Amino acid sequence: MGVLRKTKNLERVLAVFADQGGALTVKALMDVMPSGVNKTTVYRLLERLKDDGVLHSFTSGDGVAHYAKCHVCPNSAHVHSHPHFQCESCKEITCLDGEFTLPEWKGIRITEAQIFLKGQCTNCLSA
Amino acid sequence: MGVLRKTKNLERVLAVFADQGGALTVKALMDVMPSGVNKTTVYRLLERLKDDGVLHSFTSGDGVAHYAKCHVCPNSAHVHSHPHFQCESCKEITCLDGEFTLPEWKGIRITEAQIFLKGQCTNCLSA
DNA sequence: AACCTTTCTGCAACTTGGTTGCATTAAATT
DNA sequence: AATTTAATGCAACCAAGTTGCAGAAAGGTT
Repeated sequence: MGVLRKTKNLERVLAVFADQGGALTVKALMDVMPSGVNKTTVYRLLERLKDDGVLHSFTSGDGVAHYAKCHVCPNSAHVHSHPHFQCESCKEITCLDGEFTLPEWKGIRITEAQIFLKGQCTNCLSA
Repeated sequence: MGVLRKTKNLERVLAVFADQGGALTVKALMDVMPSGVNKTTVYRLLERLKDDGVLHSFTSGDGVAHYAKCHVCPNSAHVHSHPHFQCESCKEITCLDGEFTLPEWKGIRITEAQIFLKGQCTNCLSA
């Protein structure tokens, strides 16, 4: 796979994620994109960028996929088990860095963790 | 709300969860139920049982809802932020008990945690 | 530039998980 | 048995996401 051709749509998607720290749903992304762009195309672009390591994806509590540029992981070695955090006031979703040591459970071996946290972000707490 | 009438379907659902430790999707539940039971009915029964504190629900990594009888929490005070664990071999999903202390992040306040873990369960590890 | 190849795009149709409105059926109460 | 109210089934719907295919656009080659 990999990003092969620099198309208009690809550049637009990259531009959106460039000046956007948080995570976006496909719907949110489409609202920002020029009207007329097909949703299938957007889904495929995101998939492509994910394969390429530019974006990563995760699902929020209700199961909707979110995409974000990962500022936490080095470009080469993505560790996408980092927690994601949604502010319940402003709804913004961000990636949290910081190591996360899971407790041990006897008898089982854990290989992957999907962690989705909710609460209040800095901005909304001080507002 | 609350469970008001002891109907055939309600008893069947309860029976399924009674001798079943793990969590079930609606689809899995319907496969076990006698054919002819409507999916809307099942969804409503599950919702009813959830309101009643008999079951709790959570979504797996891919966003599909799962329902389980909670053996962990006392009947009265459900704390549904406990982790859920899926064995990648046998696919069974269980609730994990045990306290879970999240790290602190500066500036934000965390009020809810959805944690979905994957790995190998006891049975599959020893097999 | 024209040409060719391969990828990208858009459309329409479809799938899956879940919800809603409404008329009918069946508990529970008297 | 009659009444009341909740539960059920149906059909239609919705949102997120996927698939197959034909046409458009990149990028390389001459």
